[in-house]
Amino acid sequence: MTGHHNQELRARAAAVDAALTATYPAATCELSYRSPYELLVATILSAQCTDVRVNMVTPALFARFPDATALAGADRAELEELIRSTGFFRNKATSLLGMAQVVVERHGGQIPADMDALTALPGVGRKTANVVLGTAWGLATGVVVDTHVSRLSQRLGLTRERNAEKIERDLMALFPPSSWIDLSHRLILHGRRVCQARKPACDRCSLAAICPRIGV
DNA sequence: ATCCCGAGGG
DNA sequence: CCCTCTGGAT
Repeated sequence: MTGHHNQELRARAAAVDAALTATYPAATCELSYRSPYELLVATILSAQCTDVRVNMVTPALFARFPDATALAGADRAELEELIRSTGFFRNKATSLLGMAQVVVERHGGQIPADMDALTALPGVGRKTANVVLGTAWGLATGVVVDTHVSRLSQRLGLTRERNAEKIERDLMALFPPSSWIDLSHRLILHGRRVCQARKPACDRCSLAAICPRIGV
């Protein structure tokens, strides 16, 4: 599978990486957190919710439940009320309680720093695990494929897949591991600021010259 | 009406 | 593969 098409894709990937790096030299996670525990909780809450909204509820949440041990013993109704405005609050409360209980039972109350242990936690999939491993520990285990990364990867012609794990495999094959963490943050930032789902601002997009405008 | 840093279940 | 879960913003 190293034909002409593959070379073209790699060249496209390198151009995307260069343009994003020039546009967002210091892109980083915009969820507020002070520890791996807080980042994991914030990331679980970020499903189908803006990070601005997540950052509105986490100060009170972390004050009330400062670590996994405290969260494991939380009253469900109180927890649901604290996170209600982030949406999917029943599912998220179930995930947070289950996650915290497993962290206490199997990891001594500390958030584990490896992919298998993280994805074994209730409510934690590859996207969330990649965020925590990459942002909290600088471990390049993969590319964070959320709604923005999915959309931009398709529009930029980096993948034709729809499934998040298949998209991640394509991106991992196209970009060097050393670029995965920053690339994730930059794609997400560009998706929020410029390449929005409904009305992409192609007129002020720094990637317009290399974008095939798939789906636009 | 559509989208937001998804995951679990059928 | 599909569906469901949810509130808030646009």
